[in-house]
Amino acid sequence: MINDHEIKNLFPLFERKLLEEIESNAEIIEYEEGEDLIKSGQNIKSTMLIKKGLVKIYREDEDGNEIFMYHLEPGQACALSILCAVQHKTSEIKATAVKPTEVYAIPVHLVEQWMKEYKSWYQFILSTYRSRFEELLNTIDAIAFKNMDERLVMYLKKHSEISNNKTITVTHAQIAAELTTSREVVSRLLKKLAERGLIKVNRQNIEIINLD
Amino acid sequence: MINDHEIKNLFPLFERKLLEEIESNAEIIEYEEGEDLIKSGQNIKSTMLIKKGLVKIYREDEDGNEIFMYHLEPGQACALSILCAVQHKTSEIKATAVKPTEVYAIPVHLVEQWMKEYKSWYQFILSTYRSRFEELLNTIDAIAFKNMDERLVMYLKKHSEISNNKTITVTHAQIAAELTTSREVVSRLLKKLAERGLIKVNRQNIEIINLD
DNA sequence: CACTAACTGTGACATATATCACCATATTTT
DNA sequence: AAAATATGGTGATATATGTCACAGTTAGTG
Repeated sequence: MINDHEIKNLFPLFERKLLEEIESNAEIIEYEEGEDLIKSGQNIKSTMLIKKGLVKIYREDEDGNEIFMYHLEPGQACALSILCAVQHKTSEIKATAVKPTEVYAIPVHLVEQWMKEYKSWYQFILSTYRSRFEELLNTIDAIAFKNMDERLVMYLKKHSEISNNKTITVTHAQIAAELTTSREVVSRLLKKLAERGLIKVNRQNIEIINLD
Repeated sequence: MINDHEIKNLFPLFERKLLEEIESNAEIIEYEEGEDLIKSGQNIKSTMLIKKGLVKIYREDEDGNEIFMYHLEPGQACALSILCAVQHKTSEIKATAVKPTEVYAIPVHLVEQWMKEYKSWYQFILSTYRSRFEELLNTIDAIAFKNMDERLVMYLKKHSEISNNKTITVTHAQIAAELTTSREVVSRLLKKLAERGLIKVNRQNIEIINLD
């Protein structure tokens, strides 16, 4: 087992034995681009480790408004799925695959059990909590203290960085939904950025010239 | 040792041995009403368990704006202080005692060590992360999806509940700072609530009639 | 190729909140 | 008691964002 070493590269800090446990106990689930890993209000019974692809995490309210919180990349775990799974509670969270994605789904009881058995697992879970905590604080900063133009620039930077691409493929309406504003506002702010020569706005995508 | 049993009541789930460890290793620090346990940008070298009193946690930005996030009561721990301490990072967090407060300050290395040695400690730390996570999500909901009038009502309810008192002693300016708005806005919204008979506005305090 | 749906641009207007100016009271200090 | 300070009330106005209406443009489909 563990012949392809893929999992070893994803989680370099895990003990060999833990990697084997994952391989033999985790179910691998595949999601298409645009498919939801977690829907708002759904009961979660396992924790997801991202194997491949890219996932975006949103908070949703009752009226269907959503706000983008952060990305999950290969080698990361969904803190919310741990949180919800362990507490057996639903949470108003949405996780959407933005690329074709594969995850290791770990049953809750193993998440708990491994905490005691594997030091590297417990460190991984804690560091997951820590980093997601930081992301949430950044989200709060943005919506509490920043104007929409600043938040838009942050959005563009972040998405360019994470997809490793100067060109972001997204519609104005999508950006608006994720920043909880309206399409018109996004279009106008994008236009202003374009007028200042910082970006180039095309149909379905935005090219970043210089946002530093 | 552990003769007064105070600590046992605060942390009923901790093993006897862990309680003894806390008693012999934790420094007890007292704070006056209004004093800061953590100032923004400060380096944190220990984790705080609340022994007595009441603490409010704020997020601050560079310009001195602050937003209230949540309360800490006796028997709870500051998740941020764990997070920051372990990572040896500063964080733009403010923790202020709103009543005379006493805390157990636990050196970081013990926080880490006890995680391995005491099951109840590790469960406590995890549940601290979980509950603070939920609080942050609620904060995000409020500022992303709610108008100021709704947020004001939430603020009043929460503060009444946590102080177990229908009358909240606070100035309009204070509320404004914690909700990141202006005093005038708070005064006007309070007036509207008073006109609807839901609260009574006095100088320095607000009496809740019925906000359900 | 025509038709439809999705995406984008833009003016006009509505609304919530922020800011300013100033006054009125209440409380504390001298 | 007088003065200084903290707190609260209110109108006028500014600004950012939200909403509506509608038109133009592109991509995909039959």
